[in-house]
Amino acid sequence: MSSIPTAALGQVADYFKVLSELSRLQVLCTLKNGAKNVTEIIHETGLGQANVSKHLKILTQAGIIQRQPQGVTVYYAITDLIIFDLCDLVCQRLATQLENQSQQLKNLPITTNSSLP
Amino acid sequence: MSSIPTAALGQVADYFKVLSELSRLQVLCTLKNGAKNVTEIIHETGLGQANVSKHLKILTQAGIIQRQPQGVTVYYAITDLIIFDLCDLVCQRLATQLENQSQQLKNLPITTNSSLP
DNA sequence: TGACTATATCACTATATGGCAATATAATTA
DNA sequence: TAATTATATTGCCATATAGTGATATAGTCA
Repeated sequence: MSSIPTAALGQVADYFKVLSELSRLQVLCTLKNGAKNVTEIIHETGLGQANVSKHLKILTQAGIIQRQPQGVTVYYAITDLIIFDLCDLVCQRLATQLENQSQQLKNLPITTNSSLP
Repeated sequence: MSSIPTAALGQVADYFKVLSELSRLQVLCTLKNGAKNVTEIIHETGLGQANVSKHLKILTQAGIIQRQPQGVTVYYAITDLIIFDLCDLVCQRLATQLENQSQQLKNLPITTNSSLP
């Protein structure tokens, strides 16, 4: 992020865009503990078949997962392990944010409303 | 990312969505070396005024930047330093991806097209 | 070959949103 | 107060895309 040219920044934005959909994150969570075929992913996520297929294509094109055909079925596996680091960072971030908010709630001077006229 | 409930996953997706726009990343880059007011951000990014104002609001609501009014002008500063870690991870990721691609190009058996009939 | 299953693609709708022009609001100065 | 500057907001349009149903494609087995 230190003086990145605009073109490269665009690629970073595109990468984040792939990860910015709940359905795709659900698919990735499904694959966290190993490769799964499309039918399994459909059942575990509860998403529609066409929908899952579309998301798998997007994730594959982004290089985040890998397509592994085995006969009639097609397995997908995560190839890009940094997504776990990314998600962990964001989760950690959201957690501290929630903590701060609850702290602020605790510090609200409700009993001593000295700011009122 | 280890067995995150769907609701929390949605927040992660939302966070990535904020970072998935080139214009917003440009704004963040502008703020990397310290707080700037809106006019400065407009000039440095080349974006429209209403547009920048809208993006600043989104980034503020996401808790990534902070609003600091000073008289007529309003300064914005980055409060959420993890975005640099996130972007660095993605950049690093994209770099290795490019490297792999160029390696694959080098290894293409162009002269010995043995797969042709 | 024909039936069946698994996956991919197409066509379509509904929704979200980036960008822009115009307007509103607020602080400053004359 | 009027004029000016800085920022925010609103309304609108164009575009992108998630989701869905229908269809296409491909592998498998009888």
